[in-house]
Amino acid sequence: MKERVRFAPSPTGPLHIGGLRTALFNYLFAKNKKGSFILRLEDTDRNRLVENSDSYIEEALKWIGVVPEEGPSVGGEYGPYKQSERINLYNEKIQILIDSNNAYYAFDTNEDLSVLRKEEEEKGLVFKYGYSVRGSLDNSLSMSDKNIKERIAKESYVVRLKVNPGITKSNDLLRGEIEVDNNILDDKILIKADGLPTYHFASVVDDYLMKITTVIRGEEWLPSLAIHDLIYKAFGWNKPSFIHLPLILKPSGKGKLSKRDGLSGGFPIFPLEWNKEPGYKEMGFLSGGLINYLALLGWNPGGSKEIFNLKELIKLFGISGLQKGGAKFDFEKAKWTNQQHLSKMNFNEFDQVFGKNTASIKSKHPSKAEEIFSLIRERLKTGQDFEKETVFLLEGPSGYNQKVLEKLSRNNLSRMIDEIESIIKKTGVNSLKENLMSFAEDKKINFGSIMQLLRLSIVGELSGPDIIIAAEILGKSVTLERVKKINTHIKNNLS
RNA sequence: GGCCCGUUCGUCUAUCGGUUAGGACGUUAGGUUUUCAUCCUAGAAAGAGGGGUUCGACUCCCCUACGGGCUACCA
Repeated sequence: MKERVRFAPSPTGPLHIGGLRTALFNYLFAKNKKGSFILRLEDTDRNRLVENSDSYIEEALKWIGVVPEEGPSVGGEYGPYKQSERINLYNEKIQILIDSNNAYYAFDTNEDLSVLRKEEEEKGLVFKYGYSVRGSLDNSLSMSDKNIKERIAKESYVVRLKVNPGITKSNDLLRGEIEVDNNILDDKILIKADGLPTYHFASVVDDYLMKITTVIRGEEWLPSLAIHDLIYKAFGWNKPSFIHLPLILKPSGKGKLSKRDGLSGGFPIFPLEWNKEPGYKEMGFLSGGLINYLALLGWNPGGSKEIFNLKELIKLFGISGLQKGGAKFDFEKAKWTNQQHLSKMNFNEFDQVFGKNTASIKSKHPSKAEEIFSLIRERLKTGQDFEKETVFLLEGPSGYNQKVLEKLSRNNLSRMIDEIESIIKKTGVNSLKENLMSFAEDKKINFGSIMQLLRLSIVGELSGPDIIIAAEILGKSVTLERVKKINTHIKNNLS
């Protein structure tokens, strides 16, 4: 049978990297088995809807190359793919459950229930709307049909699942059989007072109607698996298989990764920009780098290879490589993974993705962009680093690292810089290294110090790419200008 | 509190009863390099604890501890 899996986010905000990974795993699983990957928007909570988050989700998936065959914007045989457009389906299905006495109307108000909750809480217990108490509550279980009709006509009500005593055995492909005593379950609300279904009901109905074969979702759903099983059972439907993925945890501290962790942790939490907050894309990540890192968080193919593209991931993916325990997010490793992908690109490829970052260099050094790229390519962890690494090719240093200057001043700094200046004046920047070397030898000066001084004059700092090549790129006049400038600085400040 | 799931270096992980417990990120030292980075070499670094089962346990079982999740008319 052809595998059909779905990713079913709710559009209550931008997708974060946890959700992105769930989508990715669904996709890898489906494609590995030549199956279908479906996107479904679970927008049944009208209060939490966030504008544009539905399109954000689709954009983000598109960026990482995880594109659904069926979904809200592509359509498909089993649509609509937005739950808010499927209300009639849920109404139809809930009636089946009510008629078969597997679900019932409940008229208890929020106020009634919160009083009961408080009472239980004071006794150190937790209130549960379940089979042991429902007989004494305000619901249709003990009402006449006529009475029910009258009340649902003029009152607001919810529909609850009727959970009976017993043990529910569920199965998770990763964790095996999970047993739950029904007495800890409550009669979950299936249809809310606003007429819309809850997650539990809508997802079961949709997974069934959309012929989903394997449900792959986050571990936070594991506790409600029994409820979902009970709903399938009430309908007499065949269940799909279930896989509950381990959660992505905060890098430091405790708990699952949440949308707020990005700001405090200094790393992006969203794939794409949201409300001016840059995402991975804007930070200079390749989508291939991101998904490579994310794929290896909670899954691995064995072996020591760690760098894969999407195609390779699809080929290798399987549930036997899935991890059960949660995994802490590690931004350092994410950057390293990205760097590995970046290092495989040539300038044209890089430029196509990071044209924004290369723009200033291209306009200032139009014929040398490629050379500049090869000069700094291995230093790039993100696309943004291109700008950081090349600023000195756009403008001279605004100041000099004082500590380094002081250290260098143990030599005869003034003479050294005079000599560098005159060498460049005489011979330019070609064979600069050789000329400086013979100068160092003649005067018995440490060659390293000379190079450091040259670097300082050009960059202002001691870090950066090969300084000889950099000087060649800048050319004689610019290099000389910068050397002169630091010379003045030295004469004025250190006598 | 209750229920469920989990637990190998700081972090991500390999191991599917017999290994000097391997790799990667990070980290430390050395080398290459004019510097930072890259690259190369080396090092430190782990089976939560206690009971079983077994000739033998990181691996299977139980208990404890710890971590995580859920406990809404949110998903």
